[in-house]
Amino acid sequence: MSSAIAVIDFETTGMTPTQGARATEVAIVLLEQGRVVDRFQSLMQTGAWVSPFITDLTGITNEMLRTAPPAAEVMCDAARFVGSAPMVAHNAAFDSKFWQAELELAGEPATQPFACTVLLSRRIYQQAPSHSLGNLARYLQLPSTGRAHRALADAEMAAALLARMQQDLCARHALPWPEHALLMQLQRCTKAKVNGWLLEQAGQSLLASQAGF
DNA sequence: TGCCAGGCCCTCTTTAGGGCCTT
Repeated sequence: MSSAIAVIDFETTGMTPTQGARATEVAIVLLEQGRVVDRFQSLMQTGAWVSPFITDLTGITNEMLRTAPPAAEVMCDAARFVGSAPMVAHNAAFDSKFWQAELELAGEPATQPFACTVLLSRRIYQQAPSHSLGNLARYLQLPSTGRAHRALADAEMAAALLARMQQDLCARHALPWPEHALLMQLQRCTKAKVNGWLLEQAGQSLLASQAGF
C-alpha cells in the first residue's frame, strides 16, 4: 500500500471560488518518505479573466490560458494523479476550496482529507517570524524551487517544507516517520498543547517498538 | 494605503476582536 502524500498548489484569479474566482494553474507533487516521486502540473482554461494584479503576481497571462487545456480535463487528470492519496497544502483552507469547486464543476468527487502546512508549521516552528511559504523557506534555508507564485514551484516548496517538518519531528521527538494521519492530529492540537502531545506520541512509539510492532 | 473572502488561531477571550495566510 502506497504511503504517498499529494502536495498541491493552485494559482487562481482571486481569493475564493464563492466570489467567482477560478483556478488558472494546478500543480501536485507526490511525496513518499520525504522524497518527491512524481509531479503533475498544468495551466487550465476556464474562460475567467486574469487581472493585471494576478498577472503581476503569478506571471500567468490571459494569452497563456487561451491555449491551455480545458479546466475539466485538467481536473480529471489531476484527480486520477492523486487517486486516494491524502493531500497537503500551504493554507489548505484556500487550496481545498478550489480543489472541491473545480472538481465539482468537472463532475468529479473530492473526498481526500487535507492537512495544512501553515497550521503544522505554527506548531513545529513556533519561533519563526512568519509562516508564509516564502518566509518559512528562508527561515529553514530550504533550496529554491523556482519562481514563487507559480504552482509547481510553490507545490515543490510546500513539499520540501513538509519533508523538513517530518524530518524534524522524527529527530526531535523520536517519532517514527510521521504519516498523514499523525499530521492531521498534530494540526488539531493548540500551540499550548502541542509539546505534551508530541511527548505522548513519542512514548507510544517507544512502547510499540519495544513490544515488537 | 487599505480594502476585498474565509477559516483558523491567539489572547489583555469565550456574550470578541484582531492577525495571519492564501491569489
